[in-house]
Amino acid sequence: MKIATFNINGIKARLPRLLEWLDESQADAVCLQEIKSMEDNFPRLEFEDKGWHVEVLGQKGFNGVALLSREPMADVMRGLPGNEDDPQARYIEGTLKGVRIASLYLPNGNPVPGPKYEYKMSFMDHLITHAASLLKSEQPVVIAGDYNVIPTPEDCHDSKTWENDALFLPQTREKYRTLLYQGWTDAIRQIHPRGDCFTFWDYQRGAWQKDDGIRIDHLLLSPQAADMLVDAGIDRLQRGKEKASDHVPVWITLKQDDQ
DNA sequence: ATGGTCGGCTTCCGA
Repeated sequence: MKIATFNINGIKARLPRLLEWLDESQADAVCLQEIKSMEDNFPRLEFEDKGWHVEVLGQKGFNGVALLSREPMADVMRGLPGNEDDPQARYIEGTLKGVRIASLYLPNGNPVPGPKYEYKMSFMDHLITHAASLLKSEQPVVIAGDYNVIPTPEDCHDSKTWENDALFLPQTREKYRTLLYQGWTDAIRQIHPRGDCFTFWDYQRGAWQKDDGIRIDHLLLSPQAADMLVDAGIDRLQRGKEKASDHVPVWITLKQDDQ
């Protein structure tokens, strides 16, 4: 089974590019972030016509997450459990073939200090609490998405640039490590322990041309999912295309009994 | 040292 995550930065602007990539990717499930659309305005038919099942948690103009899958998702939950009153659409979770799959759009948190960073820290606390309960289920779980966390200095082109940024502050990385230390496996680093694995390049300052990127899109695997991990990769060529998102797709393949 | 670029029910705000 192939599972991908892709921050598309606007479903309307990205539709042709996304449909093209979905055809190539052969994924079974795709976690989308920053659809920037209400559920009613999500172009559901464009996906259903190609055989995708669609689950959306939308918001007007900002944020918004979705799950696409070749088979219907079971037990879909919208919003981060324990934080359902959050008006920002940042989390959706469902089950496909025995694997619990979440699409996460963690808050950016800039500028620091300020209410946006406090919101990020609080959101991470809620995520840590929910992640602990997911681990207790002892099922294969994949929490995939834009974490807005640069985990280590090796995950950016130049850490000096990021030292005062909400994505790289010590407190941010400490909370992310709290999550990891519960027992989650970072799929990309499991398969590619060293080297640049960037997933985002800013639209500004010629970041793509200079390969001035960061790794902020992650797939965290529960131990039961990590046992199934076969491969992981980053479709970085997507960043060089016309009308590209500033993020690229990140994917894993999991070995299942019937494969 | 500054400004640069995208997307969105746009003339600012968020990233």
